Amino acid sequence: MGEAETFEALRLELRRGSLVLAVLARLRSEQYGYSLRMALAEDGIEMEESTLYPLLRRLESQGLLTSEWREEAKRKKRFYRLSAEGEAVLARLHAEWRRISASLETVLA
Amino acid sequence: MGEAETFEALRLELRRGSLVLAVLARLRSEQYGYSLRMALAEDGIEMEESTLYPLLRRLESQGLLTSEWREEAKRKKRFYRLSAEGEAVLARLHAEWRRISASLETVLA
DNA sequence: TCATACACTGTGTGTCACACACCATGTGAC
DNA sequence: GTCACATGGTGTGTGACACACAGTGTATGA
Repeated sequence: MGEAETFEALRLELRRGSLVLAVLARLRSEQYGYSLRMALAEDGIEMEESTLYPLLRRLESQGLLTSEWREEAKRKKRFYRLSAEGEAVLARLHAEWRRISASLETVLA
Repeated sequence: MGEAETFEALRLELRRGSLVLAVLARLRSEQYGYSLRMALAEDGIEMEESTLYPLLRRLESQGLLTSEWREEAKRKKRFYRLSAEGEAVLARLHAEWRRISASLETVLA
């Protein structure tokens, strides 16, 4: 594996954990999969649909999200939003992220 | 899985990608496994030996680290430090981390 | 008919944590 | 002096699990 591939693999790894946090945060207001993906991309967090959809289902099965299958603009879409438990977990994850972030700043300094 | 375990799993996931970055950064100056672990713990990044050692070997096999088996204080230790390629990758990862960090700040705001 | 919007699945690969194994050295109890 | 034990130090094997890739499929409007 060359340096480019090595870097790319590590980049993905680094980005990985932040996906959940970003998704949870965005779903404080209701969104459906596609619009969520677009919104996150605009903020600089891009992910494949094949990453996002399984993630949403996983988070829902963990009780952090609730979803509703609804029609809007003549299309059926699955709308997700944060559950109460999801809010609690998001708050804790946010705090944890601040901790990690601060630690990394120290090490990288 | 209760909320506590769910959070713990996500916390680990969030921390995951930062390990490589922290290790690479710390190895800008030479260290052996144990001292590296202690140093990182002091900065708030704790990891098991069974996580650290395989990680070190992996990074070395990717050419990002070099190691040397040396005796110090009557004990044989394996000393690691960043290779030139490692420095390059570290710089790029650092930049990428800043990007992700900024994106998360936006989403979390 | 072709692009875009939208949702989903199956599989492969790779990483981390847990539990464990192994050896060396210093130290205090007896 | 020797035995137990903590501490320092380096590893392995396995299982769980998450992401990315590639692909499937439907609906809509231009």
